[in-house]
Amino acid sequence: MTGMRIVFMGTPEFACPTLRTLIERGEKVVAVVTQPDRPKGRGQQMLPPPVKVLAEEHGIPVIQPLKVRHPESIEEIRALDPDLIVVVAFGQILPKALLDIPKHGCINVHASLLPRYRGAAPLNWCIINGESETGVTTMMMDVGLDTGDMLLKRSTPIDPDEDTSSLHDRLSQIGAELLGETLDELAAGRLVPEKQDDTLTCYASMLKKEDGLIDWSKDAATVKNLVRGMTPWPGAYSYLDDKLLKVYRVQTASGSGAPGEVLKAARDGIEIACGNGSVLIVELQLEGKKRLPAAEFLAGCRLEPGLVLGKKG
RNA sequence: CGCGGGGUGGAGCAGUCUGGUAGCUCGUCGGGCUCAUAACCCGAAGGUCACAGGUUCAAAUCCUGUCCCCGCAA
Repeated sequence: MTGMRIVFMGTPEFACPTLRTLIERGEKVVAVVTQPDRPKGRGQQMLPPPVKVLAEEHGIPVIQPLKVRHPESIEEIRALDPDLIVVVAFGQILPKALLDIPKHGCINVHASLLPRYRGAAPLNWCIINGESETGVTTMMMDVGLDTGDMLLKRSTPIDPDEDTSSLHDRLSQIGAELLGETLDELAAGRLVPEKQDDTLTCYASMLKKEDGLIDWSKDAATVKNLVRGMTPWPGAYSYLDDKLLKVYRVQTASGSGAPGEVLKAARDGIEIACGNGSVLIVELQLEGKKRLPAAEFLAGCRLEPGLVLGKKG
């Protein structure tokens, strides 16, 4: 424990392990800033962000500014007199006026090996691009988007078969541990900020729904990476007749045919031809139905070889 | 009242519009074939068709109400 007054800013599940670490270390978390409750799910019920729930469980005051850049929000945070602000997947850009408040600055936990994959969706894009390794970086925030000086870094291999779900869990855990180390180093005065090499950077933009549309003319490995990177959210998809068909898990195979053509529909999977090679769908979901293994899917929905996926109308 | 789909033997579905012996692909169990098998053949078990009320000679099916589930959506 460092004894510093810390304000934590974060929103989704990804940020929770880090907040939990701060709490378990006995840090003085004087407030948690998170996004406002938003209507979510079926019925559009207002639901609190995971970070808010965790904070309240520990009796930490929660602030939910609509726009953190508004002067009144900034003043509210200034009034807390923080020594340090820790930011993990908060979801809003912090203005300079806010970054300047804490004497030790703002430390961000980012889910990539900077300077690669700056931006909103590094996990997804790493997998989509077929990277074999990624990691977490802590950095001193500046006004740019993930451009601050790097502090500590830890890498982890990406299994060729894993999807975003397991990587998310792993990185959020690593992030929590790495922040702990970063605080220790900070307290010991051993941190050596390192500039990012801007020539090596690339951006991981926020995922759009359309990013998940499968282009069957791409090669099998590319299709597989897209499926892994888009799972479980927002999902890779194609079309069966006019219905949305989500694809959750595939293996590459070596069949050939017209892109999108069903080559085989058996209990071990539905084989679809790609531009180069083929892909065996082992888990999928038709619009309005639930996610099913291929065998169960086929029990209730006949799929004849020769049918072509991805054609609307 | 955000939009939509659905509750039918263990799983996934059809049947509902046009009421009239409950069906399909699997799974399970028994038997057969086979060097062998998740393959093939024969046979069997297993369902108050979510619940309640109503209409009818007759309701999975039509009407009303209730409960539950799921997808989209973030």
